[in-house]
Amino acid sequence: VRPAAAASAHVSIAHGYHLERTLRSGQCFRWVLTPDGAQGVLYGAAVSVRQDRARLVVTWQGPSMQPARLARYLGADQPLRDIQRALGQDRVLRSLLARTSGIAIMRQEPWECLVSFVISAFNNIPKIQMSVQALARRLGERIPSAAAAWTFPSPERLARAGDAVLRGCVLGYRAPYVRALARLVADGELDLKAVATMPFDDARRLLLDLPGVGEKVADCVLLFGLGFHQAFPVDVWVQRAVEQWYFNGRSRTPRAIRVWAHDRFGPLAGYAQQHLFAGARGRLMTGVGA
DNA sequence: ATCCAGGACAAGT
DNA sequence: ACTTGTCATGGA
Repeated sequence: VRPAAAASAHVSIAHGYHLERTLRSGQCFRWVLTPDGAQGVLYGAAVSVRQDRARLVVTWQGPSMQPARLARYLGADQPLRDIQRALGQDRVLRSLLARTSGIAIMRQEPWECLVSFVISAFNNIPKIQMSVQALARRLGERIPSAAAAWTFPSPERLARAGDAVLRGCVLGYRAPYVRALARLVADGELDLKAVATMPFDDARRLLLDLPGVGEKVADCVLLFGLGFHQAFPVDVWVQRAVEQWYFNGRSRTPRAIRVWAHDRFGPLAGYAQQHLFAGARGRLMTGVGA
């Protein structure tokens, strides 16, 4: 086994971007933080990346990759400075930003993003990570000469996977959802790339018709995989945070909170959600690898 | 052992 | 539309 030639590059990024905060903000499940950076897989390549001020130092193995593609994937191509200046008009977000500034919205591969968040339903983060990693390891393709990296399995591979394999990925009752989604994509009945080009409301309605996809999961896919930054996923943490910090502790339905956020934050609602989520989770998310 | 986890879904108000 | 009970599984 001879080591593969690893290509490397420097990627300039938006001012204020914070790689580590972005990767442990809960929007992805397969990146691993290392003492001086992070490792992940995207578009068939195993990538090792660390941040050096206003640039990323990147090494990858597998298919060559345009620096701009990595920057877009990591959300490092967005005008974070302007976005956070706008969000800072809000008193709650302004106080949170001291600890959360630099969190960007990633643009992950839509298929992995969809499956990951279907798995996330009524689940805990360590087990979500376990399941997604298990799917890659059992059904994905090994990236040549990378230390230990697999692509996320294609819809075709997932559609053909047996019950025993999926059971080994501890998907639980979500396994039928994942298989149904895989068949839809493999059969050409669902084109996620096309969904990304639709108007927001149409894209959201389409996702809501998919098995295992409710409002929260749909909003996560829209936000983290399809580039719709106005999406505002309301999970239990965001719901509690909004009720406590904006509604004086009075309870609101998730739908009411989503409508409120759309009205208050508009096209930046997704960014607001990330800061509220990070603020609500607090110290729970500050550990390396957690 | 018992409870919880970035909800979805179906059934009952 | 909002509320309730159920769902598989590993970890705390």
